[in-house]
Amino acid sequence: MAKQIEGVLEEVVECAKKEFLEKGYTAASLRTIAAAAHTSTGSIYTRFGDKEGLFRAIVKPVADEMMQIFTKMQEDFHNIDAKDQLEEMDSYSMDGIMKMIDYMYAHFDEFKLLLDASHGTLYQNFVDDLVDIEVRYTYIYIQTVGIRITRDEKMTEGFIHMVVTAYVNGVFEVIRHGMDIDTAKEYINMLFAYNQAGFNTLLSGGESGKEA
Amino acid sequence: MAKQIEGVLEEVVECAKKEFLEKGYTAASLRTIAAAAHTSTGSIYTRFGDKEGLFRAIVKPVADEMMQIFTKMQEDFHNIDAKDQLEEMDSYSMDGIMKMIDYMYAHFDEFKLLLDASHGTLYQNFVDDLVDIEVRYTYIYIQTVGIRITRDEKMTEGFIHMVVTAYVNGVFEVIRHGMDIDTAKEYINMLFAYNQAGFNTLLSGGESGKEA
Amino acid sequence: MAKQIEGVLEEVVECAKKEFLEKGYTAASLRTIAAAAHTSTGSIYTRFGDKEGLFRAIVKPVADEMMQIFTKMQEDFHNIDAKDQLEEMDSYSMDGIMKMIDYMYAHFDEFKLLLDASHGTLYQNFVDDLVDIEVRYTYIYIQTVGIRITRDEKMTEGFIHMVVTAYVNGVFEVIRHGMDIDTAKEYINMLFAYNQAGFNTLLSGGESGKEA
Amino acid sequence: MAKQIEGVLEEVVECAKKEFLEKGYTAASLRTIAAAAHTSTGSIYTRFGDKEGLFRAIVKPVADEMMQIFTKMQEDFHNIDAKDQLEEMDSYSMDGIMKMIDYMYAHFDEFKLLLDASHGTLYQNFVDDLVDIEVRYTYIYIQTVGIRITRDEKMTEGFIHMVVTAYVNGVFEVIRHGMDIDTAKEYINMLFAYNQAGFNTLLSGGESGKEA
DNA sequence: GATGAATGAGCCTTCATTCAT
DNA sequence: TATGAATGAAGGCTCATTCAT
Repeated sequence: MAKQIEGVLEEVVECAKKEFLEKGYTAASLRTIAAAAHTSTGSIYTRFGDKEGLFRAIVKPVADEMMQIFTKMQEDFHNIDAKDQLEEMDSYSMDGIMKMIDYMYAHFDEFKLLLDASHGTLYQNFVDDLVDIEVRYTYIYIQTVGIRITRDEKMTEGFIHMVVTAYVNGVFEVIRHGMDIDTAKEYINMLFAYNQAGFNTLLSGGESGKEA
Repeated sequence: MAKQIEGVLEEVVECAKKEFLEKGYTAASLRTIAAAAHTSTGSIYTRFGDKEGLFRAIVKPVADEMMQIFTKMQEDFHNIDAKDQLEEMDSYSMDGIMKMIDYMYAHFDEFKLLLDASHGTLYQNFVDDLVDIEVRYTYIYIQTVGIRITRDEKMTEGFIHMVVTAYVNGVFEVIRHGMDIDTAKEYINMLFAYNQAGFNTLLSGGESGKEA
Repeated sequence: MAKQIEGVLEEVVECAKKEFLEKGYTAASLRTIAAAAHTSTGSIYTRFGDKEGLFRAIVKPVADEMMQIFTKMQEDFHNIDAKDQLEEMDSYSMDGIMKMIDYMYAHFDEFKLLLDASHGTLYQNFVDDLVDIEVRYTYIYIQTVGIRITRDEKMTEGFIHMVVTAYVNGVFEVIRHGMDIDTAKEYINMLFAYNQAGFNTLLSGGESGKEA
Repeated sequence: MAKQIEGVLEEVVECAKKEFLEKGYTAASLRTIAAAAHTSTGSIYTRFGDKEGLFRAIVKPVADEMMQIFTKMQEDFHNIDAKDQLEEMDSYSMDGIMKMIDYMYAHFDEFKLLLDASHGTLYQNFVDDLVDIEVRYTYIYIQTVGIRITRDEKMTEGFIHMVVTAYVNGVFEVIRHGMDIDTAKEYINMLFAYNQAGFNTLLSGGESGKEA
């Protein structure tokens, strides 16, 4: 048989997703995947190179595009005039975030893999990498806008890292927890407000929450 | 009386920590651990029963005590008079949290194992379990105090889950990231204020952040 | 199409027979078998599934057919008219038995395995199972024909079990002992007469042997 | 502790019997035995030397005495005047056999071990050895008495071996099958008559059974 | 390109046995 | 003598990967 059999590749990918999600990357077995997809291990090797290649084939397009969407979002926001950033923040950011959520839910399985089944692969730091990008831009944002409002030096990169980690994990929790997309959007909207408030509190000295 | 060779147990535990941290539970090899600790695999089996027993021996005391500390903290807070909870929250909670951080840093490796290397063991849901406890108590807290201040029904259990997940992950990030304890405490203090603000914002209608 | 290497399967089976016969199923080592057959243990697993699978592959066809031959023989005899059974017994039964011996000698090794090396496998009760079948049919035979000649109630199922066990073990002894097939047939013929006499003695009151 | 603790040896022996019977010699585990007997493996080694030593300690006295009783029985019978042997056979032999059954039931477990759990030990041929002795004496008996009655040369050593194997296995079946001693005796009595008849049939030409 | 048997390293685990205490 | 931890060989088995067909 000389040609790639139609649909087998999709079958392999589907079965691989299932196996990786169930057992995690390391514990997953190529033979189980091949058997479930009614192919041979050899075929997986010619198509994907090796075990990691199979995982990558499933996850890379999504990881790459997510990275790109995410980075673009940051850059776009960064390119707004500094003076406008504060005002734009809410609507503009939310817009980007909602698009991202749409994207995540359009690639639900791939995100679950990236979040929970990537240990042992090149993508084991996927979330960390997103966090790092967000941290970098947040830091720039603070340096750009923040000088005017920061009273002290609380906003170190370390703290930002922590907050962003928390935030991002919160966002991804909608995937891990399997919420439906509408609930997810509502919650993330709230989480955004929540973080906004927290953020402002620290920038302004930390009393805003109480007196409201 | 046949005696365990002095120091070997400690050596095994130390090497096991290293191996588990480096490769994760599943991919870690007892042979490698035994070799590194200059013992035999058989010896590990007499001391710890099996692979999971070794992991458990390292992690269980810490996991158990953490659970206990955490639960007690929640209960103590819950037992304060409802009317006092709002005022007490800051100082009281921070006190408990700081004790917890002390405990975590006193058992740094064990926490790293629980956070990042426990997949495939009984402790793979350690963080989730903590989150669930916190969620439960937070929900009770809201029902107790929140009625007076909630304007709408935003605070569903699902959203609390997300926020708490974010918060707890933020806290544990100090361990994952390897910050020193003083920085960790400072940051977590800030994170607490941050969350407080976010929390209040939602309870009060969500405008506090802006006007500060 | 990946092909099994020619002759290796036969080699494995041959070496497995040898190892199982020498050490018994439990003590036999797959590694030893693989090495002797110039293959890998992995190969044995792809071909036979597991250790018991290897044993079964060698022994099952023979055990199954033996069971079938044996059962058919019993049924055929049972279906002869009751009045004819006594007269037919000799020639008819001997016919079946001789066919069975031919079969046994055509599968000498497999029978040795079933007899002496099957402890720990599904076939550890192979002889007992044959005995049980023979007992069942013997009991039916006695109920059918015996009434006319039995003077007392000596022929309990328990005793039949003992006699049949003895008889069957006697028959199989030709295999265990490694006799050549002609001697075996002669002996078993004699054993049949021997048992016939014993049997009749008990049915008729037990004096036949002496006065002959 | 300097002295052998009272009763521990018995405990070990009892637990060893259980383990050997359940799993067979090879698959039995000394550590399981030691644990069940509330001793240490080391203690078993000082008391019994090694695994086989433990098995032997349980089984040897019985095997030896059985061998002796059995041999003596044969010799005693052989020493009767040739002319009397035929007449004495019934009562005399039965006497010996009944004594042997008493002995077997007085050491039930040990016989079960010898019969079913001795593979891999020095005693794996226990039954065969008894058979060989019986065969030897039977052959002598035939040569002494048989000449007068044998019409042809049917009674080869090979055939005797087969018959004796059958007979002995029949006898031991009472142990294997767990019959109570009274039933056992009754059955063995019958089996003896059964064999007697068979034996005579062959010596006299093989027609006795039919005309009864 | 597809196949799947072969490979052999490696896994966790168990064992009889030894020996310092 | 008793102990039981240590030993290290060996066990069955699984795996990602290769390669002849």
